[in-house]
Amino acid sequence: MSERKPRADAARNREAVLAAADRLFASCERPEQVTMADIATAAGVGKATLFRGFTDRTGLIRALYETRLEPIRHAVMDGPPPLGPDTPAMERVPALLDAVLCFKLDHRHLSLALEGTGSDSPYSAEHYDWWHDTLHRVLEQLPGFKGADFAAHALLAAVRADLVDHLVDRGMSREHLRAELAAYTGRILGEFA
Amino acid sequence: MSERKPRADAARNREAVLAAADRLFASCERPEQVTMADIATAAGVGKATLFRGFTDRTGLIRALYETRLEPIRHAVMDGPPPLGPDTPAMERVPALLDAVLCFKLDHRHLSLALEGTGSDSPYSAEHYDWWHDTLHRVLEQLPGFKGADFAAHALLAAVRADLVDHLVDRGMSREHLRAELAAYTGRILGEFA
DNA sequence: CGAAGATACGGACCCAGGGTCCGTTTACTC
DNA sequence: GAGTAAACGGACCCTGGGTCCGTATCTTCG
Repeated sequence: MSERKPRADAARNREAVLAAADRLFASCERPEQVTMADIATAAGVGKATLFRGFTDRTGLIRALYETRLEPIRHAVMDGPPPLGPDTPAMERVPALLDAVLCFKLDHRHLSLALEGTGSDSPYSAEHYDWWHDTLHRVLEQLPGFKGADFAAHALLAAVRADLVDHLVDRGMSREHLRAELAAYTGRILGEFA
Repeated sequence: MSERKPRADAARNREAVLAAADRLFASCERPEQVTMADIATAAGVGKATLFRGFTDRTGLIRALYETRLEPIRHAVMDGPPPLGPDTPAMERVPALLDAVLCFKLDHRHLSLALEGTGSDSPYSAEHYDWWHDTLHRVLEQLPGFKGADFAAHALLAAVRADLVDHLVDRGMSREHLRAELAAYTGRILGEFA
């Protein structure tokens, strides 16, 4: 390992910041009203500590997102079916999308914060590439499936945080949304059913 | 009409602002580096004039977007096939999506500016509702097509400005992108072909 | 255990950029 | 051509991301 272990207080503060940010994003109305100063205060820490530890706002949000996403990532990479790698493609595709959808529902404001972070498009985040690669590869396992690359992008676009948020705001329930997504995904896979 | 006609200089300035903004967005690298002050200067106008005429940044971008979109809107509402209302649903759906895609390609930065306008999600703009309603209705014309509402959202998500931008940046050509979108759309309509 | 060096801290500070205020100018009306 | 309403413009304000630097804290090693 090339990294030396960080100082104890630094590690503690890092956790405090992530926890505070999580709390604030979870309980706010719109993510952009959570300010960096707010997070610092809530974490009982100076502003500079945020920037020292996470570079900038985007970095903090991504770090937070990443920690929340980790369990799912793990489940996808080496968990059991229907998310894990041993799942047949026809079942894994809808399972992956459903997992993304549920994640966005469970972390609505955080996801909105991440994807709506102004300049930095969602497509420049590593985790997007990961999702896309994963889905892409699964689609390609379907023999004769053409355009898997674009299809993966398009399917992920269907579960973007702001769209999900919009639909929820319009009164669509979690289960209804999941059913609609499943039906839509089914259409894409249709001819292979 | 309840509106009185505006003063001549006001009308002239309005046009100058729209023209300047269009020019700046078209020639910039990223839309957020076009500042309101820049637009004012380029239009030979004071900043307050921008805000007086368009309320805020979002308002200006929307107004500009709207004027550029108008021809297409017209073509969709009462033009000839394949965009116009007399087109059979099976052909109109891909035509509509292709039109959206081409528009975003032709007005890349403007579209990015509109959809990435931070707080105001793309889903709160009137023109989105219009596109969605239109597509929704066409999909519903396909007998037995379920989930037209969600499908319309999902299909439109596949041509969001930042995704299109991302794919173009990755080297995908206009024609390739159009072909992929057509194939993807075909999948959605698949069982009705 | 205590001092030296490295590391982290925090809040005052900076600055860009969106949005506003108000004294002045300009276009219509009679 | 005078009077009025509408529009103008740029100085100004303020929020919020990001930085600076003197101070406090951890760690290490004698």
